[in-house]
Amino acid sequence: MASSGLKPQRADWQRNHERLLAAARPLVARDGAQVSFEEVAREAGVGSATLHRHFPSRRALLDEVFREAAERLRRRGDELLGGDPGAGLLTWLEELTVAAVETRGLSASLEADADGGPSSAEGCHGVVRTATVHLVDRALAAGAVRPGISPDDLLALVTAISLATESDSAAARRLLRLAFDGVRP
Amino acid sequence: MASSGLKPQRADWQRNHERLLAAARPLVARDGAQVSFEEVAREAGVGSATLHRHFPSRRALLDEVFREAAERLRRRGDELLGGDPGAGLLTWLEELTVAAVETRGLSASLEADADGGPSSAEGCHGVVRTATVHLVDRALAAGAVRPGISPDDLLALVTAISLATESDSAAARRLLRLAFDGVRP
DNA sequence: TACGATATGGGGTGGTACCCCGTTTGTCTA
DNA sequence: TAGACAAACGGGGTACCACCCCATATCGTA
Repeated sequence: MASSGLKPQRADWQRNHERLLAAARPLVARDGAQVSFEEVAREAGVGSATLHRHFPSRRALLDEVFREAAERLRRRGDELLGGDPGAGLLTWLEELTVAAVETRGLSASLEADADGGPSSAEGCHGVVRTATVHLVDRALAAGAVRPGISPDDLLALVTAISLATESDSAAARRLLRLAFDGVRP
Repeated sequence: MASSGLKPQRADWQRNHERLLAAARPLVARDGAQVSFEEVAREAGVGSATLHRHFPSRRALLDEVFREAAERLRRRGDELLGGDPGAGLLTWLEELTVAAVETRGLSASLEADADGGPSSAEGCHGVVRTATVHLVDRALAAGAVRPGISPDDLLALVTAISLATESDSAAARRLLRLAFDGVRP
């Protein structure tokens, strides 16, 4: 769905879609992933059924709300592909963590879909996963990280940390570094 | 509160308290930390106001539901204080993670109180934290872990992992080992 | 302009948390 | 043992929430 463009939606559909997103953005910023659908619809001046029709799941709404943030992260990932492989990966994971912690609700959007299926390449998770895969591959090739390190595990670790430390970016950074450097001397 | 015994509660209070816990246990096992208070009260054959009076917060209910599990973990921690410091700490963190992942809702109870205050030594977090502190201290003294490692950070990492991987203990184990061994070669 | 597909939204259903306050019950004392 | 009083109870109220049905309105086009 979304903007994949096969079905050119009616003008009022697009108008409402944008109204809904515009209403959702500040509310998500305030309430995070638990934002009330009813309130978003109310704020947008739209029936709640319409909101549910446009965004059949909470995930779908969050994915669109954070589309720009995900796009920005993806570009940053591209940039980091130019420098040192090891440092680049660390920087990437750290910036990802900080972004997730500082942007209420983003962490939830970065989580892998619970129902196993390969998450859409459009959603935040898909976009960020792709960038992570590239950076990890390069770091592996350069021998900058232990062999066997999996991009999905790293991503899972980052989302775990940012979900658990939402709004405390110092703690998130500390935990990430702890995980990166390991526990043994 | 609870069993600290300063206020000998009335007989019907104790009866209802046990009924509530008995009703809560299977429901928490089924629904985890999001268990419905209304359903617990209904199942216990008690008014919902009574449930709220006995357990003023979700946290308070979960803490009592998992009291025995926390106690078991604490004893296991004591055992591990007898063996190798480094291996003991690793074993402890791993068993803690697995227990949290396999026991729906336990992860939530292990989280540090959001509102900063020192969490009660009675609750799951307090009990488990104490055991963790001892094991980390010993491992630090033996030089089995990097200096600077903090028990609270380790515990936060474990709860982050188990919250994010609830019900997938293989993934949880993998993430924990990843964090333990670090990312660099 | 008329028509059919597309989209809307009021309002219903059934669920939740949390709390007020009139009523019951347990306990302790006389 | 009876009575008094604090302690505990619980029905029902308020205020939310997600999600969906279906009669109505709007859009794009033939």
